[in-house]
Amino acid sequence: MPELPEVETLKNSLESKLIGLSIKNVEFKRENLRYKLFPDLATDILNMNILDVRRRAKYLIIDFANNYSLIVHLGMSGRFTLQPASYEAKKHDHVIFELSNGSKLVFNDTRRFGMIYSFKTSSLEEKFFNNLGLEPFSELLTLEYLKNKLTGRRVPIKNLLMDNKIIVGVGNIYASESLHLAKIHPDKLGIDISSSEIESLINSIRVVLSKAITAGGTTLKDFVNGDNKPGYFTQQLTVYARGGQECLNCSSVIIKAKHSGRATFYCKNCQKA
DNA sequence: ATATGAGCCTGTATGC
DNA sequence: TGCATACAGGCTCATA
Repeated sequence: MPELPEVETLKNSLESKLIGLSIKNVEFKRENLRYKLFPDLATDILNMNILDVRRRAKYLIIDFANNYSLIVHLGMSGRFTLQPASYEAKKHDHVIFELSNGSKLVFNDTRRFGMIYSFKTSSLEEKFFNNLGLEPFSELLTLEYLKNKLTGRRVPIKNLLMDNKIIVGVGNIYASESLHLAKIHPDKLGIDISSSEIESLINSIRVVLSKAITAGGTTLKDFVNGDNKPGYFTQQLTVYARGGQECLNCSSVIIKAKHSGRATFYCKNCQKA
């Protein structure tokens, strides 16, 4: 489900409500998600003040006063929501945190591609972030950087956009949306992308992601923020999930294609190969 | 090194 | 109705 705007939205919805609280109890409903090392998690972070809630790539991170952090990835179908004290566990609730104010923080993930774990804050970098590319809003994301990454790559730009070793946070929805805004055909190979197209692409990624964050993310099916609210960028999608409909720019028919098994949407009139 | 494909899971929608 | 297939916001690993 969640790409950068959804995780950012989740962060925004949780931070003011979590900072200053602590976790009184952890209930595990299942031992194995993508990483099956839960038991330590409880002892690491119990009764420690929450200092910060932040995002890196598509990871949500909660920092505790003892220099441990909870790191959460929502995979495709994950939800991480605040619930009242009276909340009763539902299907696919995997971990339930009881907070110091009585409310509950619930990790639910139908497909179980997500993960949740705790580590020393200082070890997150080498454990999870070492091989990640740049944040889309980083000043380091420049024409030179991206040009260097695309040089010699005989891979469709759509796949390269989704490559976390180059840029993080852009998933299947926002890859199609960014390419449409930049007027670049998704099949165009990295090696064939011009400098002006790269500049346009960087700008488009930032515009699309910013608007999506403002709208609270995109909800196709599963996504809700920490307050159980869906995202409204769905109504602003220009190509994604609009196969067969008219392009909002030029009225051509939106094409649905496939890259590495993932659906891609584009306008073959606006986006020249 | 780079490129492709399978696999991890469950739920839902579609077609026969 | 039943059953089989395809597909869904991600990521990692094994194979060419």
